Amino acid sequence: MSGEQNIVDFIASSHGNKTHCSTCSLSALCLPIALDSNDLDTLDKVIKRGRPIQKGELLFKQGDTFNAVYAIRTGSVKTFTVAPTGEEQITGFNLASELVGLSGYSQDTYPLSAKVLETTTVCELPIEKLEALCDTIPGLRKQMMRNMGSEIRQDQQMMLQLSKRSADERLAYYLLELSRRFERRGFSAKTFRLSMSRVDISNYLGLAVETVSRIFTRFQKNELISTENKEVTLLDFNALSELAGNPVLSKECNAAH
Amino acid sequence: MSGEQNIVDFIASSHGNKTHCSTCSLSALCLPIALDSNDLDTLDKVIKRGRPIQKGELLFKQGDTFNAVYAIRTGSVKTFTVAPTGEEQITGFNLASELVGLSGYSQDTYPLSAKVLETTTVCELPIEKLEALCDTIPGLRKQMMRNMGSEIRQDQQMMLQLSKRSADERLAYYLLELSRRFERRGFSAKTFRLSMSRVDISNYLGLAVETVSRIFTRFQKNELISTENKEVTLLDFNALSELAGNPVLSKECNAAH
DNA sequence: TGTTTAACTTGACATAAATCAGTGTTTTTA
DNA sequence: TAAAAACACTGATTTATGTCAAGTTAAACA
Repeated sequence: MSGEQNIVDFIASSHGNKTHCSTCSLSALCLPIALDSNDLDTLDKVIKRGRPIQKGELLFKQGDTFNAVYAIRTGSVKTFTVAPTGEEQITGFNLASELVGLSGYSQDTYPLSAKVLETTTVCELPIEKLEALCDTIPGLRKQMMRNMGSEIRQDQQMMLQLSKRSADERLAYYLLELSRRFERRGFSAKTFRLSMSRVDISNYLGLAVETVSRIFTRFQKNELISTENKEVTLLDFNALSELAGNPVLSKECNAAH
Repeated sequence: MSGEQNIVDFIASSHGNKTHCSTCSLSALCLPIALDSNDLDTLDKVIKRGRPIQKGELLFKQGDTFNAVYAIRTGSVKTFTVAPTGEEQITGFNLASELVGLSGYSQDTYPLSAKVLETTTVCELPIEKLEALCDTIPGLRKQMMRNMGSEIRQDQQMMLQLSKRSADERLAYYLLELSRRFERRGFSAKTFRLSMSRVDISNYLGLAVETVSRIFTRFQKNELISTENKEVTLLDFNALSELAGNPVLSKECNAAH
């Protein structure tokens, strides 16, 4: 209980009361560009910072006019599309420092909705102003395109998972992917909290909830992970990596013959 | 035989011997921006036009340094990622007027390979020069981002297909999607040639070839389509649309009660 | 133009994961 | 803090699609 420092506390503590881009510890992640302090000030003026958003609230809704991109400061978000038939497909989860809503660029409306999974704070970047800035600060444009490129790459990785991998492999991939992202943000790669429900995970991975639940149980039995409610600890990275399709290079695999 | 005018002939005929952006009938599609003729000339100078690329050749390979984006003038391309385990996943097919390679923006290397499905001609847009232009021509930057946004949206649609739809539904979706894209280019929405093999289709849709083959046969038996080798004709758009998850609105569905 | 090779189709069978049905456990909220 | 609601787990059964094994047709090539 005492050693428990969650994401929200940690990041919040690195912001002063008056948050600015120049003092924000996330700037290095969400827009890691070599902006000088002038540019940072310009960017700063454009950002709207709102009060915390409560679990279950929407950042934007599929079909809304595209008017902003959001940088997550603390918390997490799920994005999902709703088909005309009503089925929902979760297209991704976003953690602190990530950008949400970039796919709005395709048209004038968001092609998906974004719902907050826990109390979350965001920086709202109105596109009109962001657009203008992109034409002023060349590094910003490139960084935005990098972000979009990454999203394309990620989605395409997911296509591979969904079409080629077994249920076990998908869950292993999912856990490792989250681990990697937490680590990059300075949190434990080993133990983290899943802010999304099993239903969300199963939806994202294209599986039935029951399947996901069974695999969680089996992974624990085989000592690949341990869980305590939403808290997961990865116990056997090698086994998980191998499952996830990243062959662990053992001695035998090295030489050419 | 006489009325047979294929894509290549048609588009080629709209280009003079000396191809320029300003005379290219595709400019309206691949970069539909309100560029004035000065801007078009500037863009024109940046484009490298190569000799036709033969079936099976690569435009670029996963891991190659990202140095250009390609606009397809005639022909078609498949893009695919190779997992560390060796599995291939086709992430998309690209037809004339579409842009290939945008996901290279995520890093400094392409995260996927692009292979030509038939004799194909492309415009090569070296990124360094394109970058510079983006900072000069504001509309160009926006158009590029629109293109990337569309790719994200498309990939996310595909995630829904792969994780929620049955084999039948996926193939129906696939055929209608192609039909839509051909139509937008001024070709028949009803009859078109599949430049990709059944193996490619099955890989893309996350199915076994045998399954795809069986569904082609069944769709023909049920008179949804007819085929003659690679040539497909869509006979029953309504039935296909319904299968693909776009409910055909019949009279009953209209009023609120 | 014939011959080889690759692409496609079909049938029989196996299986991973979905569905159905029910129990237990957290979280929410009244 | 009790009741309700949402979420998580487990077992039995079904099913859609994959795999294996031929056979057929169409393309490539020499």
